[in-house]
Amino acid sequence: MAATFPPFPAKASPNADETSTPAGSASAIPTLLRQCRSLGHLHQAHAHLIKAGLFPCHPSAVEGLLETAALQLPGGLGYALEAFRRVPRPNAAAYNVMIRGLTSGGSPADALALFRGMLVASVVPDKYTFPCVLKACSRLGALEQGEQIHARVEKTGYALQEFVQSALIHMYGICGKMDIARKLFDGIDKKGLIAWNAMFAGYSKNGACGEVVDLFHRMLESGVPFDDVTLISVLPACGRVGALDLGEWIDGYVEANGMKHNINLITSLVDMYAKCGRVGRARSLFDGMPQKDVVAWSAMISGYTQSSRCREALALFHEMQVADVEPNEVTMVSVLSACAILGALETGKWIHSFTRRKRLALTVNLGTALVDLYAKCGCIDTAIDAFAVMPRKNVLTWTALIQGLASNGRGKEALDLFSSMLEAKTQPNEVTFIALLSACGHAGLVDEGRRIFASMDRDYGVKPKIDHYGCMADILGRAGLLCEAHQFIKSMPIEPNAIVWRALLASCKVHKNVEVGEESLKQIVRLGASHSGDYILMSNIYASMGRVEDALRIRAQIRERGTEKIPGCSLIEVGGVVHEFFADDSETCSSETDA
DNA sequence: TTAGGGTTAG
Repeated sequence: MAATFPPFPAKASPNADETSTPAGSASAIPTLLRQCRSLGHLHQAHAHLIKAGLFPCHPSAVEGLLETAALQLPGGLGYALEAFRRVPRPNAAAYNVMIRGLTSGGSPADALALFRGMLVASVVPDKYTFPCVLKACSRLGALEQGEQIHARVEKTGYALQEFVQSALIHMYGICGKMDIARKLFDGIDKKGLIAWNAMFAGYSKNGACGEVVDLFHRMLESGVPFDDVTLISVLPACGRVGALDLGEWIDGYVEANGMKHNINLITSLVDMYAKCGRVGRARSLFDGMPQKDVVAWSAMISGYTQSSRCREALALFHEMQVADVEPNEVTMVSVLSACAILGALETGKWIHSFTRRKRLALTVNLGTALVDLYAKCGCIDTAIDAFAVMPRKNVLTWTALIQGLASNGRGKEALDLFSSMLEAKTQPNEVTFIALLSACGHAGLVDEGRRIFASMDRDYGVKPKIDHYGCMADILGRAGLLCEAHQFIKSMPIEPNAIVWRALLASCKVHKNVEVGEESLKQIVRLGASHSGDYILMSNIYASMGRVEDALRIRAQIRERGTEKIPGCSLIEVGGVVHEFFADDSETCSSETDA
């Protein structure tokens, strides 16, 4: 265990300091309502309250009825709204119940409308109102309305109330304003669990995983007790930044404190271990789960896909169906990605029709996974069709198709698609430019390549990284501009890696240039990254120039040094079976992947 | 009566 972590704090026994349910209530109303198990029961109770003269004028009868209908009975929200309309002068508590019901019932916009109605009716919001309406703003991502509510909060005495502060932090974080959330958080003297958890939610939502991990270390230092929800927020961040030591510490804590019954928490551990490359540990935790819901299955399947263990991902999807757990579109995205990596077109097509049969929503992620599947399997026209029917697209969707066109030798169309992407006001990112530059390389579009490379930072604020320099060297080299490519590499502001030099070496083979080829190989060797393929390329360059002795000398060097030979490998699917081939080899492996 | 959470694609 890493020394920087404190020992596990003793966990308070559950409910130790919670007050028990309000005991000995004299009124019969709560008892009556508690017995309601259906809308039919509620209707009877409602009639009883009317007959007894308690509804709609007795506040606790009104609140009780609304709460039971809006929050406790499935499908009772409509009933609650109807009852609410019959209350002549609803008080703040009645509004609060309805605002909560609407927010949790999937109508946060209506919750905000009701809040405005509350203000129009001159009902004064109380300390319970603000967390409820702020939650509605979070759900909607409604920053502007959240800010207005914040201003109103400041005018009341509730700005220092813990739940209100935390709800504000959460709202700003979810709406992408982590700087404001952080300022509010830092301004709290005694930060409670809720405020910390709101911060974790905000950083997670904004993809700031490093911040989540740092903040959790600060929380441990501060001695504030955390809970299962804290850990559920922190674990995915550990996975994404590879903080395996912290993840293992949390695993130990969960074990030591008897928290294994929480399947959401175990799912987070499964995800963390899989993302940190510990797929075996992830699988044993997954296998030990007493119940597995769709999220748990999806986490394990994506764990396999992300670790390039695609056959196991498909096998697990099959097990999931046997276990009769309905997959959702998130599951299908991982399964499709596994098919794309394997080149398992038939299986992928089956998954595609499966998603239609199940009427799964064609979300951006699902649509992108389909585009990528067809493009990677060489069915570029089907990929274009899948792209065309998507109701919404994002930068990843466009990039997947640009990449697909590029690798299927349709570079010009890839560039045209980039123009359409800009017209659609979608900002390209790093990966988009890799796709574009590789399109130029494959299609021999040197000037376009130069133009795109120059525009990256200047027009789109995307700083070229080593991969982009590699693509550019490749474009120049493939076009036979070997000296320019060499100069380009030498003038790079970042140290060229072996991949960059190898691109140049390969071009020297095509265009028969010994001098630049020798220099490239020298650099690869200097970087300690050479393998037999590099020497073979060099040997072939000599041979193509008639320098047989040099060619043989290099071959001898390969044998002497025993330079590792990494066989090329490719996959092909025939009749739902994926066959794996290695270069210069007969087929070595095949397996069923049909789900 | 009030808060917070787990799986997804290039």
